[in-house]
Amino acid sequence: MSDDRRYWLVKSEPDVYSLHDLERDGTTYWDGVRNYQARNMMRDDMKTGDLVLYYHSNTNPPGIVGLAKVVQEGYPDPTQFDSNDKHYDPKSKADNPRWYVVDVEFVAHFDQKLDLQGLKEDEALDGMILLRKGNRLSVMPVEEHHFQRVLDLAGYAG
DNA sequence: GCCAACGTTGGC
DNA sequence: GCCAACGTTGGC
Repeated sequence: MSDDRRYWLVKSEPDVYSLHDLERDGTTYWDGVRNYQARNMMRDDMKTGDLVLYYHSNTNPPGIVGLAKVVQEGYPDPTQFDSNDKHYDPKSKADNPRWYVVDVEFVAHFDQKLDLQGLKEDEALDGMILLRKGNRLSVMPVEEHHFQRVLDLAGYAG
């Protein structure tokens, strides 16, 4: 039911995992998220087919660079159980995992990056979680009218 | 590299 | 269960 489709935004540092990396890989699991709010969304709310704005953080300028989509709903993040992994969590137990991932698939690059400054200046995007002061969520919901506005700004026709 | 924002941890 | 200390994020 398309009425149930939700929209999301994920942040990634391009030096760590860029949209080009996702394009190369096709799909990936969105690992390493260690924030409970973001975890809950991946575990409970992100559904197959949901569209995801792809944001590059810690780069100059930061901004939205393209689109991905959810292709596998929440399951335990394998990196939490791997003691050699940066994201290892010794407190997480296999029978009661603490952290979850979804699988995302590359959809498209936008023709140009929609930089953060420009997004802040667009009145149609007022209230977007991404633009709230102090926001540090790396996975967040996006309202449909904000999502559509971002596609319009990107000149993205699908 | 700085630092504001804010989530988590741990002593009490 | 409070809250200070600490760690991380991420814009600048």
